[in-house]
Amino acid sequence: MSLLDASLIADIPLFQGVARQDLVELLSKAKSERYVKERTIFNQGEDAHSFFLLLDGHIRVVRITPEGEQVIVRYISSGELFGIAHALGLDKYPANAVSAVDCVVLSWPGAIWKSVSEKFPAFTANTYKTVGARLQEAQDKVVELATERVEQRVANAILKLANQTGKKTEDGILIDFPVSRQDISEMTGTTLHTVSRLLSAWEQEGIVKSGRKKITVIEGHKLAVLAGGDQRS
Amino acid sequence: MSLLDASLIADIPLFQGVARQDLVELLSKAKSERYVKERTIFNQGEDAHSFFLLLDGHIRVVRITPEGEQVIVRYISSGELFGIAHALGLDKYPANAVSAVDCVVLSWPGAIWKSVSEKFPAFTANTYKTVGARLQEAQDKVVELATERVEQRVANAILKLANQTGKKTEDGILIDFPVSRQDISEMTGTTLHTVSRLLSAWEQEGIVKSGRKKITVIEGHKLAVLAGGDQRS
DNA sequence: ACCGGACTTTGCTCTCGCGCAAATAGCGGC
DNA sequence: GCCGCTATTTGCGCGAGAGCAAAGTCCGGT
Repeated sequence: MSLLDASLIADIPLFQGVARQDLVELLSKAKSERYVKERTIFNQGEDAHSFFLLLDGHIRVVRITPEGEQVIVRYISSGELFGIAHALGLDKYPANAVSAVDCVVLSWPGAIWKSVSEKFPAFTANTYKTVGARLQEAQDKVVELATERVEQRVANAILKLANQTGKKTEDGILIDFPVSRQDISEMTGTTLHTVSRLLSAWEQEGIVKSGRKKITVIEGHKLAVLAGGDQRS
Repeated sequence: MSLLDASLIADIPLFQGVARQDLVELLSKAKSERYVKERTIFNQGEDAHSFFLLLDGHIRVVRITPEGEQVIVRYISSGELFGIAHALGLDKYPANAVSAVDCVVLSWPGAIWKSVSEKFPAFTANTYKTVGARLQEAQDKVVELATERVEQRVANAILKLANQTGKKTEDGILIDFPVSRQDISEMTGTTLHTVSRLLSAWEQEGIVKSGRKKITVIEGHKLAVLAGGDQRS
């Protein structure tokens, strides 16, 4: 892709340890794509035709149950891989990917995963590190869902979003893409009603400030207390 | 390991595609160990000194929360890898591993992971396939915990155990290692009381038969319906 | 500026499943 | 075979949070 400048993206942790010329070659095999917000990049169950690197924006990865309920598995931030079914030995995407905002994405044909992974070991190693980290995260989430109550889970989800993608404003830390109450509920296994009630209560106490698809964390430490060992008697 | 006969374990899916002589070399670097039941193989947070292959028995992988609650992440059956922190880019074990019954285990020093993974690509590929499958599983569990109710989750957990390790008896399919009500509750994010109540009810209906640390599935199809319908048996 | 749809708030009710407690039963060790 | 420990069962009450419903609010489009 002549439009891509390797020096702009060499800093991505994913390319740590990858030689500059390997990086150039890797990028030459990729295609750059733009998605306006709320566009589907791929669907669960679909043939895994490509794997992706998010260059700019935020992407929501969603699983849909047979009953039609949605669960948000994670948000992808820029610099992260997604849709790497091939690296996991899958031939179908296990989830949907949807742009939460306008996005720029690099895509490689899935068919070249094998040759790429053989040719660029540093890249491959970083990829598997990512996979390892995600396995960790997923298991953390299992533990959280199995042991913590809704209030803690919601507090934790908001904290994570704020840490992952927070932007400083004069009010506090703003999650810099649109997140609805429903989204939060789909991240935490609850309902939008409960999330709304919690946010209202927290706003009363000055812990957060929230609006339509917008959440600002004012007192992160108080949220952290709610997320962690909140002992009630 | 002169005691190990490569031909006995060449059939393990993990070694699919690995040349016989590579397999022999791989095994020569491993150490065989025995654990009587309820022995700790490694602990969460401990330095990842080794990675393991279970040759015989069943192993419980458990995470412990800061509050001391336990969550059973998975059971390992014979032929499966575990403790592969190194392959995930971790330097500490993220969970405990405990033998559920008497076990035979192969262990490799963690330090050789890198060289092994470079030298035996087929083995490495299979390992990462395993990791991918586990990521899948973990995310399935997240979805399950987030959307299904306790009865479905418990039914599903028991079905999975029966499929994974079930032994045919005249009564039905017996889970062939000791599982307590508490264990089931720690797999499903509920309490031993609720599990006990469910098993009692199911026993009334002739769906299962259970005793002390013992569960026999009699009518798998009925359990599958309770679990939510999309389960194979 | 207005309209309509999407998002949010909030009240009320109801129930699933947890927490506590006490009784019972089965297994292993001596 | 007996004892003690551990696992299991079961009753009861309660509370977190889901489900339902209706009102309110904000935003984008024409």
